[in-house]
Amino acid sequence: MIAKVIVDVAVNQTDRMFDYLVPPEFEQTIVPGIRVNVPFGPRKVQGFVIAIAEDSEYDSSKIKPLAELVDLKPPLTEELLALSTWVKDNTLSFHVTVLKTMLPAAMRAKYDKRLSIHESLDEGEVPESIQPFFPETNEIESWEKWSKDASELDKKVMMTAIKEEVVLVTPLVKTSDSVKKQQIVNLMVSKKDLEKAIESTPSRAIKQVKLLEFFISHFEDESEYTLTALLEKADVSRDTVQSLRKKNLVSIEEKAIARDPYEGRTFVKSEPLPLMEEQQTALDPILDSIHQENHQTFLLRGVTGSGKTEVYLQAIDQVLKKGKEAIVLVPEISLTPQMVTRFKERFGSRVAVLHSALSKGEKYDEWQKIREGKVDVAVGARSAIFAPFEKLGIIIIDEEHETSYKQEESPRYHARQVAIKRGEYYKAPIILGSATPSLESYARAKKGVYTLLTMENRVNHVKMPEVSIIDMREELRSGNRSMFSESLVKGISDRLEKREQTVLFLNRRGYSSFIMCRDCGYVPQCDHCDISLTYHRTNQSLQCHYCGHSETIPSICPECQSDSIRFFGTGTQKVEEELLKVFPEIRIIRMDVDTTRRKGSHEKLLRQFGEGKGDVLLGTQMIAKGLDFPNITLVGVLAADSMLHLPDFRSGERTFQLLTQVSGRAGRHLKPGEVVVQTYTPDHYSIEDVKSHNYLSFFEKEMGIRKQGGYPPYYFLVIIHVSSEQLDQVVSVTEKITHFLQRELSDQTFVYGPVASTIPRIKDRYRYQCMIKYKVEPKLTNTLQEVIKTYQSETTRSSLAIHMDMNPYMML
DNA sequence: AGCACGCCGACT
DNA sequence: GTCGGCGTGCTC
Repeated sequence: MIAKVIVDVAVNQTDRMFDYLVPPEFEQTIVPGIRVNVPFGPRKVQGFVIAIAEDSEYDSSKIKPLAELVDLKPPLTEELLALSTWVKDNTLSFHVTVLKTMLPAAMRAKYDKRLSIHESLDEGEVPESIQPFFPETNEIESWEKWSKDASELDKKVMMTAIKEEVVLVTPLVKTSDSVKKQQIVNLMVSKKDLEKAIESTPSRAIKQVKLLEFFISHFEDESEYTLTALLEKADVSRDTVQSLRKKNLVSIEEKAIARDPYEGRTFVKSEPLPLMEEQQTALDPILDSIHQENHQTFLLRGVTGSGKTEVYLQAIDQVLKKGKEAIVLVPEISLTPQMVTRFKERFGSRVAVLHSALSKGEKYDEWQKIREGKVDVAVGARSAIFAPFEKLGIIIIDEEHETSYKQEESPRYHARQVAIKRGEYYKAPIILGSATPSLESYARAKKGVYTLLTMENRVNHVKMPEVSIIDMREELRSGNRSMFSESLVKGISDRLEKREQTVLFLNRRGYSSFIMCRDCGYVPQCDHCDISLTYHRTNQSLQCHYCGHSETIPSICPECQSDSIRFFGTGTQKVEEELLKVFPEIRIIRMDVDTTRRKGSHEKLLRQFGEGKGDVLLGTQMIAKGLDFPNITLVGVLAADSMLHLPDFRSGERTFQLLTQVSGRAGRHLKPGEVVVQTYTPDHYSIEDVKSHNYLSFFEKEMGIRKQGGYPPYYFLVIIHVSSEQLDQVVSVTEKITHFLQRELSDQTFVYGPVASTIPRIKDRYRYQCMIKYKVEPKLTNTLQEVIKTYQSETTRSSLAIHMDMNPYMML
């Protein structure tokens, strides 16, 4: 029996199946999806069994048997296995990379080596030089650990000993199973035997006697203790228990226990809420699709506050009643306790939550609950799309326009695409929900590829907030040089009086803080990347945003020796200072990367604000979503156009989405909301249409721009990134690739480039790119694969790297 | 990726 | 004369 294995070596040359002989003792257990450890050349690696075959095409004398099974049950289902192939083909990734991203981080293999003194050597024969390395045993269990705090000299000595075969190296593959384990102590003998044991225990072993007496006096109560509990109850030390174990009176075994990240929290069960007519109209076709088991993709466009979540909840409820399962994707940033609570309250312990604030181990446990069928709803960020359910009945993607659904590293998959693929397999509906759908999705809905569902009104007829656009040029002209417009100041003071709350949103992109010489205009740059250094106030340093390089702030300009080198840019700290100047008494809660770095501080700050401990919540992107407090009646956007001028064709779309999202934070309940948007380009449609809450108008205008520029959704894009330490190599390779693509691809396809990337150098690597625009291109995948193959040897031998991004979201 | 095999310069 | 540099090629 032969196992076809994808080995955990993510390079071109090994990105295919390798055949291994299945030893007879594994034949019963082995199935596709199981992980195995296999000999691979001189070392041992982990791999995924993709298929089982009777025999192999490969030279049978060269086929090695696989070493061991890592799993008894496959962590990946047949469906996910098939999906992995589809994802790798559609993202041009290595197969293992995809397989590994389908598993929780805790299940990824770790490689280490064990060192041991060669068995044939007698004690006297061990060279003195290495004796201190092996003080107790003849083994060093982990090379990794040992070499970490060994001196360079020690390492050299060890290497020599390895070479002389005095020390033997055994490669190890560990699945860092971060399963939380509990030591369980079991009594192995009868009461009588315990009494006998006391007699035979030397009287100086007081502790052992004490423990034995404890066991006797509690014999009827329990025969099994967790080690920690036992140590406490019997008041003995770990060693004492070990002594009894050596005498075979007790056994100690490790037992995996599941953590519950929400342990101790109680959730009040919630009942389905009565639906508004619009909600019901949206829900009905979804329910039909669930009952008829016909896969369909719905695009649910519902304005902020229209009650999309309730529609999701009731659709899921129906799915669960049919004995099926549901995946709900939420952007990481809005995976807040508020959101999780709503699902927990409705579905209780049947919900698993996967998000980045959980520890590796906690994520693993949540994942296991899904795999073992203990839950039937998974709520999580992007990677939760790979939740190993086997009876999927629905997939919901909330805020479907969010760019975080596209993974920015290999495999560069988009969760929406994967969702639809899984939906097809399970004949299950997909719901894409958003107040501001991506142009791609809305265009597909208009074409009838997706089914469009619309909710134009807020629940309970709450009015949409009043949005005023403030022209900051006008403010300047009338003599206001501060960063707050007159209306905003008036708005804030008004809220202070009424004891209502304000949210101030500063979009920091394009506004990074930097240092500039006022005399000659010199801006300190990173030595390794072509980018300005960012000013960090906390440790008074200049840091590179891309490579982490850090230097001190110069007191005089290195170019012109002038001393008027100053800090520029607008950060939340600056806004806070300015705001305090206007309102000395105001209580500000600031949320940005600096104040939310510590785990849980994000939630803490939000809770404080919710409890009314602040008048103003000031923050960046992270406050745009999920925030739902009844007392917020004013939202101020300080610089609405800061992202509008980024070199990205989606900048208009992002601006509209973000502004709409932020505006949606105001007046969600009884009190009416007001939004003040400050901008230097008040006439831009991305800003104007926010005022009128008119998605359709924005959509039409933006579509026009896309059509004109030949951008999605009219064309598909591929970006090929080429980087190397040698500039000449990058340029020539990118040029050759561009020409090759121009030659190979059809006439209706456009190939642009080569051009230097927006950041032409990062970490001393030069970066170039070329871009493909196409509508239909059957040869695309093959041609791109050919490019990878052509440069295969060059990428392994030199520093050259080629990355391909299908349907990119980041144009940088 | 690792790791071994294999062919040319500075050292015991 | 050997040790060791890293170029080349393979892993079932």
